Amino acid sequence: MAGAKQTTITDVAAHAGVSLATVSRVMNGNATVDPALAERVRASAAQLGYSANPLARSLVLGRTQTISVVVPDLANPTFQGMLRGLSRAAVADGYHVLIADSDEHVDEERLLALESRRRSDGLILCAPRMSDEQLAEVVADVAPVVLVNRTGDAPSVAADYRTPLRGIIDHLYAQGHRRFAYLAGAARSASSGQRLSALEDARRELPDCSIAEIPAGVDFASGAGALDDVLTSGATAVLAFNDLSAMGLLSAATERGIPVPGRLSIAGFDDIPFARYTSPALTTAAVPMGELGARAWSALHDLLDGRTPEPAVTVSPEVIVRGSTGAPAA
Amino acid sequence: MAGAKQTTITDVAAHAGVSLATVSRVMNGNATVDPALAERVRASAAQLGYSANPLARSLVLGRTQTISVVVPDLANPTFQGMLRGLSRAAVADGYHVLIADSDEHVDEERLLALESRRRSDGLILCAPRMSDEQLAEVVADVAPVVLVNRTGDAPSVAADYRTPLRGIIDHLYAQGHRRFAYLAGAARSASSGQRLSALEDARRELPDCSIAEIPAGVDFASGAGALDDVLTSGATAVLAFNDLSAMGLLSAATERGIPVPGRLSIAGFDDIPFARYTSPALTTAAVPMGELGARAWSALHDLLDGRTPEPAVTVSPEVIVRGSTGAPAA
DNA sequence: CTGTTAGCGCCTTCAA
DNA sequence: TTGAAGGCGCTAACAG
Repeated sequence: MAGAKQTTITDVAAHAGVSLATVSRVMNGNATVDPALAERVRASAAQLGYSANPLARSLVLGRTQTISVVVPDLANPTFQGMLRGLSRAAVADGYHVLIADSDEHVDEERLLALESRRRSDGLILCAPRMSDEQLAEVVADVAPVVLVNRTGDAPSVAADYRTPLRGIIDHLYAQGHRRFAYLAGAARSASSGQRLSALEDARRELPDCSIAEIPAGVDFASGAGALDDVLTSGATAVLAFNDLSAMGLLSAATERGIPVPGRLSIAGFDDIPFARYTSPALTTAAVPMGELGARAWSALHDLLDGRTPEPAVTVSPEVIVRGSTGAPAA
Repeated sequence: MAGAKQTTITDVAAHAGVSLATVSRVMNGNATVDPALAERVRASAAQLGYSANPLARSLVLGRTQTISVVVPDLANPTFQGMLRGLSRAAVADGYHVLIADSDEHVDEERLLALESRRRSDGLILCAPRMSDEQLAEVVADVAPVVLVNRTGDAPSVAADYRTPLRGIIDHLYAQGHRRFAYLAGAARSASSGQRLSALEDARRELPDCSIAEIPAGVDFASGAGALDDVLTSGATAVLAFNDLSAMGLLSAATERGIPVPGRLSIAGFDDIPFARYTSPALTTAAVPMGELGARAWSALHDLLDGRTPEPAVTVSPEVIVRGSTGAPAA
């Protein structure tokens, strides 16, 4: 039982002895209604606990005050941070948030996006693994839409993975490191390309150093599993694809009695909440996911209000130097 | 620009040369429509890329196929796990999920719940800090509603914090520990009461052991800060309020050169994703938040379909023994 | 089996 | 300044 039936605008009109139109005007702060009447309507509304049915409003106004967000995996801390920043920003502007977790099923992402979109005014899409062709198609169907961490035919908000990786390299270089190893992660992602680009730049601009690329994965286990290859490479400093992978490597190294950073410096990427709690704490680049989410909302908000957002917003991760990196052994 | 205007049922009716009602019937698989006609309608619908406007359907059907979830903090891993389990279960049943992050503002929780509820068919409420009186009031206003991790005048789904804590104690007791320390966390929460109850039981049933209660907090820093008190207490085994606190203590102990578990056994609670990656890995109780979320949806689904759910579902965390606990020093 | 009609609850011209 | 009336897009009686 959902309790008593919701009071409608008709009830309020009857109670206040006016027409529906008048109640509607008062409730919307609209136009000029006789102050006395308005007050009477407000009193009736308050007394009856009335507030307009958002569904009916949405139907007639053609706008839901809701946006939807499609993410590949709600369990991924990256998206959580974004979702939180996004949610708070949207709520502050009076919007509601519909979420859709695609559970990494790329083939369902399209349908999910379409369905969510129809129940809302706009969409924020995180679909790192969707093909470019499919993305283009979806984007056209769900506009207005904002893309997160990838570009396409819509405004996008992304983190810069290149500059901070280069920053980490420079930091390590300044400490004396010349032989690096890069633990490669998901190859197909856009952020991966940016990382590789940073490596290229570094190779060009720091000709006296070498950077070996070691295929690994994006999780703890792959980081740990890469230890042998790292040691074989002769590297003194490791650039992990992300914090998870860095932590795996760090853990494996510690277990093997390899001093970090004494024998091996390790840097991660992302600054997930636990990066600061490893021993030693992890040097990394802090990707401001909350800000990224808020920026994504801001861009979508612009779109919804007929403004033109920046076509491509970039947020810049900050390099956080902690204990897992230091000078190489002499 | 949102592209071309959505096609409506009227367009399809015109295209197929039938009435709106017929299109509606076909789209809903409803009743008996001449197969040939039905096929023609379906063809038109497909050709025009038509699908019914969910808003209009919601208005006339009085149901949105959407539920809302109110959580105090999206950044909290606990709620993330729940949200994920919930979201996937609800999506599997054809429902959409509206989220509302109250940002720990207890005073806004009520309004948030009310607003979200009006845009959906039911509510799942996680409001651990709301007062009982306020909860009772809100519950009445937003029914159908399911409560998470607290009881009230509505079906509830909660984790059992008592049995597994006792399980951890028994495990440690069996290994020879007799002097325990409990790192107390948030006192006001329901789960805290359950933990204390487990301690009482243990004291009664294991009269040869002592359990000191040490006020701490719920985060890493408070765990680390409790080290001195723990050492002073003479305890050989520590029951931390949660994993964060346990990890803080573990980290501080390691830094101080105190062997874990050699000199001190440490157990956490929750089994957050990183618990397995500490050195040594953390013994803890795995709270199945995903399952909890799925159960919450199941209860709400029952309510929505007119069935009567179990009034109070309990999910049981499993004790996970890892390296941070072991026999006490002789 | 199909079409016509009346709303769902609200906002917004259009008259008065 | 206020009320009456139409319609947002759809579903569900009610006739035919």
